[in-house]
Amino acid sequence: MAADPVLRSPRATNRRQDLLDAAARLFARRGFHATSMRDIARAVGMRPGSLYYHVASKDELLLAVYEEGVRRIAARVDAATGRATTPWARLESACVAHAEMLLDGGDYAQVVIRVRPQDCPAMESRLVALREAHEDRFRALLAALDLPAHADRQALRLMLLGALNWAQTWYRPGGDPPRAIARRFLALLRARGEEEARP
Amino acid sequence: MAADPVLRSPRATNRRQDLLDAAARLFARRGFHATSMRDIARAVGMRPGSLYYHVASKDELLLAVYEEGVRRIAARVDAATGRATTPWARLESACVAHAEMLLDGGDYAQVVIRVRPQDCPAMESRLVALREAHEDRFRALLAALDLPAHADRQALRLMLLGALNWAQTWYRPGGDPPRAIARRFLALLRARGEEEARP
Amino acid sequence: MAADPVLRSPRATNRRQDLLDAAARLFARRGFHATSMRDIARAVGMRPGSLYYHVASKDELLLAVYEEGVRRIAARVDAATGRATTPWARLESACVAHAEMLLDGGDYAQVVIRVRPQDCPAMESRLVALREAHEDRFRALLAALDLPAHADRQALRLMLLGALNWAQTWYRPGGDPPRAIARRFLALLRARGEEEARP
Amino acid sequence: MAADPVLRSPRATNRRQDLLDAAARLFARRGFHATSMRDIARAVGMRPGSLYYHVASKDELLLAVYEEGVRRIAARVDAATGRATTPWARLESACVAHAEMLLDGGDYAQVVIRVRPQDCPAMESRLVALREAHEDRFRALLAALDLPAHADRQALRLMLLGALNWAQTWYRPGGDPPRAIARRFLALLRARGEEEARP
DNA sequence: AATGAATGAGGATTCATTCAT
DNA sequence: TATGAATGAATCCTCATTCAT
Repeated sequence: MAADPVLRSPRATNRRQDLLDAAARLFARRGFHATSMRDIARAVGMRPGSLYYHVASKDELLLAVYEEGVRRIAARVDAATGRATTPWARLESACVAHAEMLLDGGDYAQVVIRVRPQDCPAMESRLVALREAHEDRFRALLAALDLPAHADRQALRLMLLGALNWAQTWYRPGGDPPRAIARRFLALLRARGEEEARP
Repeated sequence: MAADPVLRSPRATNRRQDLLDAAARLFARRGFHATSMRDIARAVGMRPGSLYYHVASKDELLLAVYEEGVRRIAARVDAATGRATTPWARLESACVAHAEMLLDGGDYAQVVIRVRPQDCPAMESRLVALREAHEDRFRALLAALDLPAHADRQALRLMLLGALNWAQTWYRPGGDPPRAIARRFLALLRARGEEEARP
Repeated sequence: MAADPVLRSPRATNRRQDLLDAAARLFARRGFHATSMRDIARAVGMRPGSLYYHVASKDELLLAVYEEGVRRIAARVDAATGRATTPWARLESACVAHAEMLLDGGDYAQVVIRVRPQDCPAMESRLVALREAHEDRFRALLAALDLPAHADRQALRLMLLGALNWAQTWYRPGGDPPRAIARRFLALLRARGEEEARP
Repeated sequence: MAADPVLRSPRATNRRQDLLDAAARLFARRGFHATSMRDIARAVGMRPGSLYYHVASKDELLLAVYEEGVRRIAARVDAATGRATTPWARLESACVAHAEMLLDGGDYAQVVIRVRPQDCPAMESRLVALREAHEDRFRALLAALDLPAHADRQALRLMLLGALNWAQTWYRPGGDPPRAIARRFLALLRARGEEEARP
């Protein structure tokens, strides 16, 4: 029974994982403030007090979900950019991956966009840092673009990511798939970029 | 100013307004759930129970703020579009007005973007209707644009408004002014639109 | 306008009367605790604070309604007994009048039965006294009955009035009319009484 | 008694019971509306919020008390009728049991008579059903009586139970015991019943 | 690894009432 | 006569959290 400590631990790990899953699901759907620890406990079939065996606080739970969310988006974005060859193709792949994650890619990723760092003052700086870390990828991708010197890469990034992130507000599964949305948004910007890039 | 006691409204009139102002301020800064009636009461120097003389409920308070917010944005946008002549100029004016309102144009306007209708289930449909009423203005402005038949006006609108709305997330006063942001965003899209519009 | 003080006062009197009427209605339907001063104010189209111009407190309001209720029941009962000739006929008339009042005879009368003196500790003794004053009539009517010496008049009274008062619990307009109920109840007791009264 | 620590349930088990007991006591003495959750909490030595670990709401608390009350009255009535042999004896036993319970048989039973279903709109239908279930016993007992065809069993029941229930209003311990009251009331009705039953 | 029980602070809201006007 | 505005206490209930077991 209590034999192999290697085999026994997964169970423990899974409980915390269940918990993060449930929290991610609820944070993504209702937001941080509208989700109570009771809700989360109910979702995993635990008593509210039991959560604290696995998790230090609601804030820490959000942080953990956020971290996992950023990790997952980043993984997908990195994988996607890795497969592409030209800078523009890499940017497009990244946008598609980003859109897919935040619109349809699971609760963790959605939390990163849905929950504002200020919703949790105690964790604000860390959540901001996590968001930033993700955006840095896009900074890099845009830097790699062969644009004219005067091109405003920051505006490009803010517009692109802003439009995509805001899509969480109006996106409903069943309509255009996230990848189509991402491509269309990028196409709207790209014309000018390319045109200016090689006259 | 404080001259005529007859003309000076009995201060009474202002109390509900004070209340809406405080609510708008807090909803805009912290969000709906993170703002308590106590907070609002404290902000206007009342006891919590006294709020209910002026307002039926927290939900109704949000609705009132939302309505006023939409009214104010709409007024500015309408005024701005009225002064412009060409369709593109009108769209630009509208974007500038929209951006100025939601980034720097007072708490009411900011609430409309900051607070999600789903944050208040009891009022959700009405809040959605208010948002929609505002977006219809942009639908009309885009419809008036002389674009090629195949142009995706919906994508244009979603990208433009999404990027602007999301700016609430990163905008800090002191940097580029809202009008500059709006113009830059529109410019990024406009090239392609115009280019396709007259080849 | 402010001419005849005799003609002017009715208006004032009426307002207090309106207030008592509304209070009686609500106390009768919902009970004392379930009726708020706001409810009463709304029912008469006043602002809550305005009630206190006419009435000292909710407790005093109940007392006033109770007094009027007892007055009205008593008037009807007295009128009814006055018309009857034999002791048994008088008792029957009284029971019918009592039943008609408390089941269908207006809100004031119903309050006397519906609201318990203990519901309003501050007025308890006075409300009890009012109830007692009414019951004294029945004590007298039963005393007048030509019953054998050993007959338990108190039990008779408690049973008769108890059954009638409790009828408020199950009576619904449209079924047997109150007078029928009263007569039937009395008939169930009378057989024995008469039989013992003259062998 | 307080011997075996293993058999002594961990006190935990009793807490909900303590709570129901306190609620029953207060509901019986003051009524539903006049009893606050604070009152109940104070009575069991808890903070108000702690009640909600054991109980979902004040309404649910009333329902639970009501259910237990009906259960207790029913048990006593059933036991009593079981020991009697003739229909009239059974009815008498039932009346005695009913009277003993609602006048002196503990708070639970008293709540069933004291608190009106309409006092708690959310539970009204369920409370009514519980009351009805109890009254059905009396319907059955009266149906078993050997009365003439034209006898009004419903009136008999309403009068008997009404008079007994109303006794809660005037009964004070120390006077005639409940069983005497019940017997006297029944005797007042019985003469006629028997007389008509066998001429 | 989890639970049963509780807590204290706070959630929105309602209450009877007061009082200057 | 009445009201507009407010108050303080109380309403039911939920919150994140603690802790002995």
